[in-house]
Amino acid sequence: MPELPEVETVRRYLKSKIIDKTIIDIEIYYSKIIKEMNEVSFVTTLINKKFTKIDRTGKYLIFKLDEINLVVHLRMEGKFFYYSEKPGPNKHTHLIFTLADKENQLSYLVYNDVRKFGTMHLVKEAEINTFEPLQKLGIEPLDSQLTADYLKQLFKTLQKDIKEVLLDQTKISGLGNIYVDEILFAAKINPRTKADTLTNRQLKQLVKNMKEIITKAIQNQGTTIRTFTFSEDQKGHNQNNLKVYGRAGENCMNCQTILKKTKITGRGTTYCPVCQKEKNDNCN
DNA sequence: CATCATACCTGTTCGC
DNA sequence: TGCGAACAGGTATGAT
Repeated sequence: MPELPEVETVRRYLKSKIIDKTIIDIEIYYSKIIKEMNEVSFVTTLINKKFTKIDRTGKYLIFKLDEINLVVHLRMEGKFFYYSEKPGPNKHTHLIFTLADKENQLSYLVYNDVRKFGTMHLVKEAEINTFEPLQKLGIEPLDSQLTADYLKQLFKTLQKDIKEVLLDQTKISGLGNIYVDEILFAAKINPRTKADTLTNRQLKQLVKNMKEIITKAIQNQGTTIRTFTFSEDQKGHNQNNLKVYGRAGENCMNCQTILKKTKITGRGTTYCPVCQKEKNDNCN
């Protein structure tokens, strides 16, 4: 489900709720979420640890506790809910953390995940900088070092569709299917354009639109198309800004042409065949 | 190596 | 209305 803006929204929300609270109990209902570790050591490692900070890298949430990091990827449907009263678990509830604050007031951090794709890793503080899933991530879209020149270098040898390249987390981290379609539409770049053929003008436009769209989506607390919530009943409202994603068959907001949908490396891809026409496009 | 298909899961929507 | 197929904000893995 979530891309960078949604994960960042979750991070900011949870930060306001769980920092300085201590885990005093963990109930696990579906343990396959937890990687490289059995549930007993997961629980014993985390019990009596206090949340000190929450970071985000790409689409990963990194909960910092005393000398240990809980690294979480929400994948398609993972969600955290925070409650001050203990909720009854439903069929999609996989973990419940019971938290205590300084006054010993209890609260609950619940992990729900309909499709069970989400992952959790425990990583020691000393090893967090070499933890492979994080280490191999590419630059963040909002990093000031991400410029047209940077992309020029990055794309130089990539004879692949720009859509595929932008979705590759080892190149740029945090973009997903919604925002890639939106960014390519804004930059008027056909999703099948080979990355290494983009012109300087297109690269400049791409960088500008990427930063604008991601910044705005964070301000809007993410995009709720189907099921994204950053806690129970807390939805984003960036869906009102989408121009192509989910609008196949409707009119392009620029030129009124019917938006087309195709598939690129297995992912549904919506675009305007006129605004995003490939240069020298002789075929299909 | 690079690339592709398949796996991981469940729920919803679409087409006949 | 029913029923299977296709699809869904993602990524790791094994086969080719």
